[in-house]
Amino acid sequence: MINKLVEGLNSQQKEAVTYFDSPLLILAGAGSGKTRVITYKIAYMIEKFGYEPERILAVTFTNKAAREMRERVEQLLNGKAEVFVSTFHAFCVKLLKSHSVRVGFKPNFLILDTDDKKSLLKTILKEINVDTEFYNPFLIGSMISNVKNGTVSPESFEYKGYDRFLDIFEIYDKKLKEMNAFDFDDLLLYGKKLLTEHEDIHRRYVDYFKYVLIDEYQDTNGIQYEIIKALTIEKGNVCVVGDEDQCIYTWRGANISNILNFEKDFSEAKVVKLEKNYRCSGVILTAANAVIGNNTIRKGKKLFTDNEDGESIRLFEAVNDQEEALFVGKTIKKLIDTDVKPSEIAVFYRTNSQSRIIEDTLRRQGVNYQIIGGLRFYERKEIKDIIAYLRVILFDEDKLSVFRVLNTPKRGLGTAAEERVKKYLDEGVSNLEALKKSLEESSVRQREGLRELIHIIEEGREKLSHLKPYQLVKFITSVTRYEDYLRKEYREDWEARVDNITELGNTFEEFSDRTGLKGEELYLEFLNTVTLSSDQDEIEDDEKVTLMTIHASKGLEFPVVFISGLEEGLFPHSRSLDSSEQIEEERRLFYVAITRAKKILILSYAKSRRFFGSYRPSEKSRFTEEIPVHLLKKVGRKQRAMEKSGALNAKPAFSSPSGLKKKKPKIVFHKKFGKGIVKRVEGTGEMAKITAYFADFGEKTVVMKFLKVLA
DNA sequence: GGGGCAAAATTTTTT
DNA sequence: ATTTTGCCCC
Repeated sequence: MINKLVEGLNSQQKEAVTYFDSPLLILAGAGSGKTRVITYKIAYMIEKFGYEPERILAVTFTNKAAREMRERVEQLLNGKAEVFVSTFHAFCVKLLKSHSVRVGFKPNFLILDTDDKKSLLKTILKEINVDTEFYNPFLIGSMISNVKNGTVSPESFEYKGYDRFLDIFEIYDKKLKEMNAFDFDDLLLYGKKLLTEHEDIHRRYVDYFKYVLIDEYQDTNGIQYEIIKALTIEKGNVCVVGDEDQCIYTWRGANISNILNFEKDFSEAKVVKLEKNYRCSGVILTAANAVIGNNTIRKGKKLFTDNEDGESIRLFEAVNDQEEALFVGKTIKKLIDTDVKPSEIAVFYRTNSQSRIIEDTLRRQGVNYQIIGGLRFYERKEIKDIIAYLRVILFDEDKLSVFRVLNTPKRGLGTAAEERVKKYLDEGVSNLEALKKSLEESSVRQREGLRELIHIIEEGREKLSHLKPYQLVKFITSVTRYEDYLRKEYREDWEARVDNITELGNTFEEFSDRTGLKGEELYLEFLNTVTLSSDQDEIEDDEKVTLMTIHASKGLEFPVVFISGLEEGLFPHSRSLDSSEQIEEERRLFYVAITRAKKILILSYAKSRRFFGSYRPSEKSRFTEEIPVHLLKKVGRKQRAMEKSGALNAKPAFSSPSGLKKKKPKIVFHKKFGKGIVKRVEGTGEMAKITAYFADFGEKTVVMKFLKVLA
């Protein structure tokens, strides 16, 4: 079976799939059939060599890519194949689950996200009493990250005047340890430690894995490289796949030199180049080649294609960001009229903040869209609150969540109570003990609040083992009267927030069904999965135009791609203007954006854009000049388009939410309730409240974003 | 301790 | 422009 499939590949692809004599580096250009090669290679090993799927490790960049890869291999093999596919972070979590004790952590550890990290640093900075203007928590956070990534030495910051940096770093790590918690970098760092400093563990995994594949190799950092090396250098059973021109995460520690080091460290490494592009039209590919040709930090390769030249690349100059958004919206509508499916269209931008205006316009024009990234579901306040409750119930050492939860909703535990709890926690006791100890010195009112919290934790802990996830969520919201709190604090959109919590319950239920886990193990897994979930993981495959940052577009492809905001200072971004290395990274980013497009590429920029409430003039990006002029077609501005559309006037009083047309019965679909007929619509956009009748559940009011519009 | 108001920050990309 | 934070007074 697989033999026959391999016959259909071009000679480079074929070689990449069937070569196993030494370590293999595949330099895969954009759209060169990389995913195909990797999945075939896995299938090939299973079928030809009889490797057990679970003993093949494939590392991908996102959880979604991992899931897809597993599915595609199973498709190829016509059956279940439990290939060990995961991200570096998830892989390290697995390692640490079994061996965390060896690096001084208990197995039921907690993972801190960027937000947790920031608030922890905030407390530390306050404690040691430094100027938080200079010692900005976010900045310190990224400094710590850089040190842990191995990008810089901790001492290097002292030269820059951060003479307390080492102290802060030390305290930070100490506190993490006390909480039995890892931050993102720690996962990799300690994962690496297990494999490099503990020979028995190292041996075990080296023996276990028959073969290791690494996707998106150009975006691995030093620590990840060490992990790869530890797992495979001995047997040379490794294949890494990457493209130096698509390295867009150096700011996160990604290191292009990993590509160079590979040939050095892995002796007799074989290099296969995939330079034939199957994705883009001739015009798009020529433009991409021309653009990336301006970079100097690259090995150099030139993609070619048999595809037709196709349409010229369109370039639109807008007066301002509003007109740009309007152009994008109108063009999308026209495309949809000519039978392009919404799901075939993507709009990219450099920064998340640009999404808003495009979103508004699409909504007003009734285009169905989805936004990837931005304020993610798990970053919403109400979700973080409930998660924090789950965390204090589960982790008695989670000192961050206990403060989040202490007085939310308000229960009379203000600064004074907080200080008291903090005092006890500093003595090294658990959350619950600290709360109990605080009881004594507290006022009547505070005591009441403390008792409530203690009750929630103790009761919750008891219920863990036998309650279903949504029941536990329900327990938390009802005992805290969380809905009342939302109603009071968020008068405008409290219902949407309540729905978000319901949705959390649903997601949790699904997770529970899918994994079959129970009790503490279930909660542990769920919370860690939530922390490691990425933007791309939420991409749905339905009939919606996709809006996202270029970073989030990595690895994807669309027939039609818009790249908006091509302005100096925005793209390339103003923070990248001071060095040529940074400009080159921006250019790679542009290259990634261009090469996502299969058929139609539409670029736009605005002569004036709003920043912080006021307009600022802008110039078109240098990158537009790097596209050969004969490939470009300037598309004219519609005369007085602004007036006609009414974009300059106030918003219309009522505009239907995305995708809902005004007449005809509208049928919607909900994950849990199934199909429903819309009765009422309140508000606009993804937060619009839709009341619909569902056959098995009766009338329900749901927020737009949880619904699919079927007709 | 909490409500109300003024000041300040926000916007680079993310596992 | 909008959202978050910080301060003051009850």
